[in-house]
Amino acid sequence: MATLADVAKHAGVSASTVSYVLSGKRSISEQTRRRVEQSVIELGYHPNAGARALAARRSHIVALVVPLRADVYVPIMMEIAISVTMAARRHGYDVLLITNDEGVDGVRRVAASGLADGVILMDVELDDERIPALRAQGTQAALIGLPDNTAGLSCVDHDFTAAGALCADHLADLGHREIAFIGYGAGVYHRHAGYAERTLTGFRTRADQRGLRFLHRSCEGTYESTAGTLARILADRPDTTGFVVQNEGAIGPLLNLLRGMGRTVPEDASVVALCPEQLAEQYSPRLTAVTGPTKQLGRVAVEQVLGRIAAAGRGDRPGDELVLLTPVLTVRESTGPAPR
Amino acid sequence: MATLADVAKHAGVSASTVSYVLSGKRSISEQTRRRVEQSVIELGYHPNAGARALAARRSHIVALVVPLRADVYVPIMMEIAISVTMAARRHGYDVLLITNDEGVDGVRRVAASGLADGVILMDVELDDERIPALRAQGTQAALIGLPDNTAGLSCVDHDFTAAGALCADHLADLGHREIAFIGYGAGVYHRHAGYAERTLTGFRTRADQRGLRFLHRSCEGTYESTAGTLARILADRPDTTGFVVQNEGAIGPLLNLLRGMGRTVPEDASVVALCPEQLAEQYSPRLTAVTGPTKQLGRVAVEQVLGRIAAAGRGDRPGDELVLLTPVLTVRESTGPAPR
DNA sequence: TTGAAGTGTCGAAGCGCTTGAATTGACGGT
DNA sequence: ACCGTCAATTCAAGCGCTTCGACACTTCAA
Repeated sequence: MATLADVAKHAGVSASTVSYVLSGKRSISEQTRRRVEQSVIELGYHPNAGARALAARRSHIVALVVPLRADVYVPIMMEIAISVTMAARRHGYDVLLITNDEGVDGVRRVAASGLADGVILMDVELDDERIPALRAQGTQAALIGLPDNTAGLSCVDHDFTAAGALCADHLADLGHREIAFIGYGAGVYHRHAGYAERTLTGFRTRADQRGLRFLHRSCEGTYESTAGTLARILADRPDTTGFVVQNEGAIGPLLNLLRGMGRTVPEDASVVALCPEQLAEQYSPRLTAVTGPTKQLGRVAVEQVLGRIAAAGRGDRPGDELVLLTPVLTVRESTGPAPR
Repeated sequence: MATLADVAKHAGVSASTVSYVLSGKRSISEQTRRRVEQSVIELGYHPNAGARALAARRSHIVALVVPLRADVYVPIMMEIAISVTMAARRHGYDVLLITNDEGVDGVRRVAASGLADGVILMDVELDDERIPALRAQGTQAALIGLPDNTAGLSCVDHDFTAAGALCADHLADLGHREIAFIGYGAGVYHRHAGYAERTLTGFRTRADQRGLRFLHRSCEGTYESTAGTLARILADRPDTTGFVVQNEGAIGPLLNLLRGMGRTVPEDASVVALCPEQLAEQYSPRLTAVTGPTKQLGRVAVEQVLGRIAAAGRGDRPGDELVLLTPVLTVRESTGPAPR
């Protein structure tokens, strides 16, 4: 395996010159640069990652901590993981996968050993136990999700409040007046996953502004649970014509149940889902849905950590940053004008 | 950040002694070991990954190459990725995520730079272009999936042939005589993904042995495509009572369509799916399904690469290894005795 | 009593790269 | 002719760890 020294010899220059050609940190004459680049190619040289990390005190790796919980829609996690990886590559970084069963120690280990220059945390909870650890260690990080205290942190998340509001607006625009909001099961709210509450708040606020009557019911996402929830909703508010479904698991059952009781979507009832496009397209009828730009989540998180790493490298104190990505409502076949 | 030297000073021993305590590569007196371990804890010492990799010529990282294709069921990929990561950790290894858009170069890069000691390839195709690259570079690898030529390679995959046979046996046991096999769209077969063919072969062989009449029809997995496929099946073989569904995308549509035409599952028709448990549980009725042990796929792959890395480290030539994991058929609610 | 064979520890030489300081010319201004 | 300036290059000192060989000391068989 060729080393820097081999390249230097081959090109007839010193090792440091080769290093500078590769890093671009000092000016190099056109001639020398070309000779060196030629040698690099001829020898098939790849800088040794360990040596580079040791000398430069920078591994060019960020760690991505993925949750193991089953209640998150898995394809989305994968999409984030992939967008993180691709974004990182564009900046010359690689991504180390850390599962959350290592817990706080995983982050500590990877940061303290210099294996990773920074960390991206997915599925951050409101009072996430990993955050104090980050602060204590001075580890550079970007969080996907919003904790309650974001001071000194870089965070990115979907704007769930806006998502909730979009649902309310859409149904109001179509003339619906009685809406049911089918939320998550108690577990999700207990876990302090802020997104559930923020969506609800956004919806509630806008619904009030638009003069909608609505009902919020939590739902576990199973068939049975959805059946129960729907029954209670229709018992309490028989005139409900609009449904907002936050829990992806409840979508299929809800559609089946409505069909089963003879209510046609969208003629008799409109359904708006809060879910990835992929899912929305999968049902019949295809669902009008509010979707956040998942790939950007990964991209922004990468830019945030790398920004912080660069700042810390310059000796600056990295500032906070809070990015909320605007969701989009796509009208498909599951919503229509309210029946009279 | 504490270094080896700091620990040595703190414990009153030489740096090499600390190193040997940590690696266990030479015998150390009980007393010294304890003093060193104490110092490690007190100083919060974490060995520097770069330095270790440089000196030992081993990064303790394996790269996992994940496909970007959308036609693979994503949660399974995630499950594999996670089981790989956890298995690797158990052996003191970390996992680097590589997306397949880097193609062959990604593998080359991480191996040549010493970033990773080995590579795990997911979604291997029959004549995968990455395999010659591995051979040329002498990169240690484990493949998840079966290429056509496995000489000198370590591979692990589900035993799809057995999976197909299980389906045939189950339906035959229940007395079904006319079976339809709903396969993948042409794209999957063209891509030379061996699993599609192996499953079909396993089914076909066993079906013949058991005296079943069957029909194989490919299907894209969309609602429309499934409707067309089903219509053709019932036109050709109106007495079909058993369905084997290989394409996960066709499951939901098939169930809906059967319901729509008044055929009750499992009274009028039995459906066996080839899919993850998670998916099988999600439908109503819950599906009798053949499922491979996904987590083991990751675990075995890790053991294979690490085994090869260790062998190469000892100077041995790592041998081939081919592991096929036995799938399991779980009876749920979608299959029953054939109607007379 | 002596040598051979362990045990436990240390010293020092790297591993392949980065980077601050030093060096060498070339050029332009005075 | 001289000096300061600047661009291009080289030197050399690490970065923090592993590991080979050496060394001192025990132990035990001959």
